[in-house]
Amino acid sequence: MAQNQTAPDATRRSERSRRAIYDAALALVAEVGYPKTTIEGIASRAGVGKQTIYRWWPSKADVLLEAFLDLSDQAAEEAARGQGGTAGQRQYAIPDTGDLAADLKLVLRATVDELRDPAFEAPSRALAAEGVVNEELGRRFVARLLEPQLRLYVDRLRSAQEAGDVRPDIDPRIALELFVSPLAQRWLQHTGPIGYDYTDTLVEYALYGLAPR
Amino acid sequence: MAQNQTAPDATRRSERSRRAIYDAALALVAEVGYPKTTIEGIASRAGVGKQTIYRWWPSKADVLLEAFLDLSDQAAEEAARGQGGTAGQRQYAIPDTGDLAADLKLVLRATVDELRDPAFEAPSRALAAEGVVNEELGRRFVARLLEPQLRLYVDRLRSAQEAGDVRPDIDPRIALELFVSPLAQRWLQHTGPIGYDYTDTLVEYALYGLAPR
Amino acid sequence: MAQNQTAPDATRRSERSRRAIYDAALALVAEVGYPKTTIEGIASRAGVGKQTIYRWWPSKADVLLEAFLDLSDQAAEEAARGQGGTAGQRQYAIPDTGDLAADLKLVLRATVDELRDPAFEAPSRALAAEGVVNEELGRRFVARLLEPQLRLYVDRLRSAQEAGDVRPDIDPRIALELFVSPLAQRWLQHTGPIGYDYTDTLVEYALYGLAPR
Amino acid sequence: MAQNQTAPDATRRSERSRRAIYDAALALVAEVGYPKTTIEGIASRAGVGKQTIYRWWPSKADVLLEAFLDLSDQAAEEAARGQGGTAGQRQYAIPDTGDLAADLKLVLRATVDELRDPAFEAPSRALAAEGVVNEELGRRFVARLLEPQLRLYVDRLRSAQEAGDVRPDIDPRIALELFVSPLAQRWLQHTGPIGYDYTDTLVEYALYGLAPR
DNA sequence: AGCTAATCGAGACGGTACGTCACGTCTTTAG
DNA sequence: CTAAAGACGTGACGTACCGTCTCGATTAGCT
Repeated sequence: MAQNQTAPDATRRSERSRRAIYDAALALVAEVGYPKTTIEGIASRAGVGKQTIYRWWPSKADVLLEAFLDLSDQAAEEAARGQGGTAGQRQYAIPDTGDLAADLKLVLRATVDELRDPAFEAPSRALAAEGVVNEELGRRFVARLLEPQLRLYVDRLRSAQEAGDVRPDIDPRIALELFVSPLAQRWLQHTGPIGYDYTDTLVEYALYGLAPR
Repeated sequence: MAQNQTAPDATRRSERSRRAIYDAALALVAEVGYPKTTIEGIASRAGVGKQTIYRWWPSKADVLLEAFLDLSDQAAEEAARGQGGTAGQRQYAIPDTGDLAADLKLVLRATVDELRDPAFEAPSRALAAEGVVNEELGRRFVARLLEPQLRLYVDRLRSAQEAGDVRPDIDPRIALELFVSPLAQRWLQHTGPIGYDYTDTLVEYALYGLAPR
Repeated sequence: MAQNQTAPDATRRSERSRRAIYDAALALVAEVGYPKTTIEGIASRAGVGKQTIYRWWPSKADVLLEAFLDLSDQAAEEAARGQGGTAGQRQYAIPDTGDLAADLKLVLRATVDELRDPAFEAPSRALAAEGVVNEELGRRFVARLLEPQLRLYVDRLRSAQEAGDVRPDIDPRIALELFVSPLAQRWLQHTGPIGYDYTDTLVEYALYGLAPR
Repeated sequence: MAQNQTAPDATRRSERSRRAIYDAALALVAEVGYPKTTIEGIASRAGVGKQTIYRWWPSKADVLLEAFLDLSDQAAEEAARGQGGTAGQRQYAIPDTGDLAADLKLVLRATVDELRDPAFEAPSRALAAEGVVNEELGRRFVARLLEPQLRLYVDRLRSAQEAGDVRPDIDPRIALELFVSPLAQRWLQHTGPIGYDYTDTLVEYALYGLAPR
């Protein structure tokens, strides 16, 4: 995918270096933060020449994005193995017990846990920040990481519409933002504390509205 | 106010330089983007020594934050002069016509316009991005710029509660996020298009809920 | 003497500051060396504003030159008081016992001692070095410090000529260099060790020549 | 050879850059003087990154010392080629015609010419001045440039001793200073004019002594 | 199985910006 | 009017990384 002018031969690429670069990049971002993570630092930590990085990635952000995607895939695969799910698919589905509110609260609580996992925090914040300012990378970040997750909410909401638990004229892609975006913003911008009661409240407000019924 | 180790004498500070630095910082961020905006660039554009910047601000982000706050204050003052309002207060209130939905839609449409104003876009994106990764600066950004605006929604929602248009058990600080955060996230993360119909929809969904009434 | 464009009024000059500046300059040169001695450092150590230095001296080298002259004058005055000599005259004469070789050896041994005095070493090296590269200052250094001393040798040699101990066709100003310059060069350029036996040897060689008699 | 803390690989060193740096350094010292010659100036004039200088030399003085040594080597090699002498040896010998006085006068006259050559004057003054104040560099300057030349005088004087033209108890290393150091001091410290008659006089005085024979 | 061409680790290179230091000028307040 | 204090524009310092480049030494795919 990412290829520079003289198209290196991907078949001869060193898998060992790629892994070492991912590990070094994630470790450095976690340890010293994104801005102090440098290509030279990644290279020396990975025991790799700088050119090996420049050959395969156009920028620091791209290295980190791929490293993070790789990490997510691994995590998903492990989770899948634990659940007996099919490997290769990042995520499966939001549970559908028939109780929409309960199902959403459950998933959002899991999201809260993930957002607090320090292994994910540093790189995902770094990528999110880069995406705010670098639209091209931002879109890739969203397409590869965010949207796949949001699609699960769309699916669950559609199923709820079929079950008559959500108004049929509602656009699920917008609807999900009522409870997902507030959490996202509090996390991204430190505009407020994040907790289970908070996400539970969001689900309540979103489902039943602010106006008296 | 902002004083570093050896406390420069703020009374001797050059107002001329401060203004020139603000102008240069905002112009450069708009022209070449935040990462390519350098302290040296700001200094040379402002016709100022680098040390004059380092004397008064600890980092590029802080320069830009103050420059942006200053810009906002100026804009507010102008708006106030136009309206005959009191200077010094950034904003006054969300209109209260009695029709909560209409009032919120109006304000959100104005926010959409502001988010699209190129003079505001570059610096506010840059600051938001920096705030994602730099919690300390993020909190200042939120406290000085975001919260004052959100407080207006709290006020309007409380008034709506008194009028019986919003359930009394609702927490307004959380409620406002149902329509504000989705817009913020779409803008920040490029997760979707921004438009009047979108914000109108958000208000509808938030007020009347996703579940059938 | 040294006056800049708008001729400050020397009658109102602060004697206290002048002394403090001399002391600070000499102390700093001795402690950190000439290149790391800065005008700002002298000013702050002397408890004096920078402008007070710039008002009265054109450069760091000039400050040091005057400071050093002042120091020499003081030392000379003390020595004179000790000897019952007349104050105000920097030096008096080389002894004239009738034995030219002995007299010269004695004075050169005293010079060796002076060259090794750490209080004189740092500033005089600094001034000499500056003078090598800065002809104008070099000439002043020579005129004010070196030549007065050399004149004493001229006098003693002339007296020796009258006594028939030195050939009458010899130019004393050049003759003195035969024993003074080797010592000077060894000290300045570290081209060899300096000691009593060395200067004694120089006197012998110079008086009686290298060729067999 | 010269290696700092993290020892750059000298085999990968760019010869082109080294030469360009020497040329730029010598040119700048000649044009604007040593104190106004800056590392940045040398780098930009040589079309070289600053780091390339800092990688190989610890200071401005060291750059200039090597540049000057290189220049001397080149000059010597050219002279050798012209004379059919052996390359690699900077100088060969003081002529030995049997007339010591004449031989010394000849060489000293050549030295006078060299001291007046503007191409040599600026850098050698700068290095000498630096050496006065920086003992470590001074010693290197002397060892690499001065001593090799002085050794030639030692050789010639020893040969004169064998021929009976110089007293056998004379130390040649000290003897040579009688005529070399006065010239050096006049040049270094501007203590007097330099000319052929002056050096001729020095040789006469030194050989036959100041005292009547 | 050996050849050969690409990738690899390494790091020197020309650059740009960093944050600091000192320069010499200028302005302010106190005596 | 001088002095202490120190902010200012300027410019060099020495360092850190950038992205490009060149150098043997593997190393993997083709003959």
